[in-house]
Amino acid sequence: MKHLPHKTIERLSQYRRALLLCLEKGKTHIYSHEIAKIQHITSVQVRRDLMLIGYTGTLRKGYNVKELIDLIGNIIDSEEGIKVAIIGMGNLGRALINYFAGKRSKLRIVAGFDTNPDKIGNTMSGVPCYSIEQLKEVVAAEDIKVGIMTVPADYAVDTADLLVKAGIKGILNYTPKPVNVPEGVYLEEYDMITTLEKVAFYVKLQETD
Amino acid sequence: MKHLPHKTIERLSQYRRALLLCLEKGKTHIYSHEIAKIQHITSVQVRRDLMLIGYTGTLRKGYNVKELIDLIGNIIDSEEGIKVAIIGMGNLGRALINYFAGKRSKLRIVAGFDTNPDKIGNTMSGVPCYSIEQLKEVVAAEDIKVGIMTVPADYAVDTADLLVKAGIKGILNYTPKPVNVPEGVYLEEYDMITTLEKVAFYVKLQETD
DNA sequence: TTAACAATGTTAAATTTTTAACACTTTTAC
DNA sequence: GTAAAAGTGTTAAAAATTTAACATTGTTAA
Ligand SMILES: NC(=O)c1ccc[n+]([C@@H]2O[C@H](COP(=O)([O-])OP(=O)(O)OC[C@H]3O[C@@H](n4cnc5c(N)ncnc54)[C@H](O)[C@@H]3O)[C@@H](O)[C@H]2O)c1
Ligand SMILES: NC(=O)c1ccc[n+]([C@@H]2O[C@H](COP(=O)([O-])OP(=O)(O)OC[C@H]3O[C@@H](n4cnc5c(N)ncnc54)[C@H](O)[C@@H]3O)[C@@H](O)[C@H]2O)c1
Repeated sequence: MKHLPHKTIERLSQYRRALLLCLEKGKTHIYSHEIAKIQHITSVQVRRDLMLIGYTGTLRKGYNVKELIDLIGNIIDSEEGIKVAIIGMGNLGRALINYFAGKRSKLRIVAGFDTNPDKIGNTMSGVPCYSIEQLKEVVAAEDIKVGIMTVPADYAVDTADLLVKAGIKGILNYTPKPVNVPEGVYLEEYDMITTLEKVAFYVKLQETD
Repeated sequence: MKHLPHKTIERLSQYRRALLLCLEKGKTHIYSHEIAKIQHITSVQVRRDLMLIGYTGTLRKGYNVKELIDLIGNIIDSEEGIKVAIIGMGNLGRALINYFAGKRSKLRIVAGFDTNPDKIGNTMSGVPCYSIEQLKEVVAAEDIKVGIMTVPADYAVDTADLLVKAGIKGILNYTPKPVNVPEGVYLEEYDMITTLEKVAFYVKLQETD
């Protein structure tokens, strides 16, 4: 398999999530148009993505849910799993940890970091909270590859630097402050305000025409 | 101005956020390559976006920060502002409300809704929490246009239906369960897991080549 | 049995988005 | 005073992404 488009990677992750729900409901097969409906895209898009990963369904019966879940896993997961840390155990950090707790996945949040002495030493939904001072040490010891940043915006840049120095390979930045990382570290940033402003814009647009 | 590309809308929102920070620092002018650096894109991209909205900077001095902020506001904001509600005042809902509190913006979170009697009647960072039973009534009374869904996943579909029935025009769904809305309601969905799995995928990819 | 149907898989076209190329204009340096 | 440098603005090209078109093939039903 060659390079999968970025967008396809995102959709594969989403397909899998939808498929897992279907599996729970006891569904064994699914059509491309059913997946499409769930994801608000077209069935052609789905078939094209599956073509790219070389999966072929059964004519007239659709795709085997279990097989497809496994195949997507082979593609996007790392075999050994990837360990994740959360930096900043506040409201958002807590929301993310809760959300993950209980999910069986190749991605595991294994550590949290904070500067607040009241939080350091506790665990939250099974995730231990360390001092930010211990970052490098714990990242190395646990072989943590990915860091999720949920610190106050003013600490975003410094925190990113710390993560890079600690040897983290991927950063997901939820603060509204863009940060910089060197070559070799994959960075993804998300700010809710952008999304909300986009929704508001299209609501306005819809009203004025 | 004709149709602005979706991606441009997103970037304009991001530019503005970056520009507001620059303004705070007392910067009056900014070059396209400076904006580009912050947003991890190219300066051509920035200039092209600004061309699309018809803004022209000063040769050799770059763009006037204040003017540009205002212009972006004229394009993406609604004049009267847009009111927003949060459905589900849990960890994530609280994080979002805190995040918004204090931000002066055309987008205002004016109401929260929950089913938990302990929460109903309280306020959180100045946002009153109503019973979900009152949704339709409050949405109508306040003229709320956008709803942010942060309820447990199992209630996502029902909540979306309630929002639509209440007359909401835009929904931002933060639960991991995709929902459906009729024509005329703008829907945006975001799931952290997709983003995290994407980061993990590219980390893995980088390691294997 | 055979025609109509309903699904997949794939190639080609269309659209959207990004990047490159370059003309133009101040400012700076000598 | 002139050449070089460093910006912007715009058109054209390239790349990425989505959509359309359609060939193919089991399945169903008359
Ligand atoms: N992307 C989004 O959609 C979104 C939504 C809400 C909030 N946010 C952002 O996420 C961040 C966290 O928001 P929150 O509501 O959880 O804030 P919070 O104040 O509840 O939590 C921040 C936590 O970080 C800790 N902290 C402070 N400095 C630190 C440091 N240097 N290193 C490690 N930990 C440190 C604090 O002790 C606290 O526990 C903020 O930047 C906020 O703007 C983003
Ligand atoms: N998109 C993301 O990145 C992300 C991250 C974390 C959590 N989540 C999702 O966000 C949602 C909320 O997460 P959380 O950690 O805040 O959960 P939570 O349990 O802390 O909060 C849920 C809140 O919704 C309320 N509620 C329950 N049923 C309701 C109903 N029918 N109507 C209105 N309110 C109702 C509960 O009383 C509670 O206050 C979950 O679906 C979770 O999976 C998404």
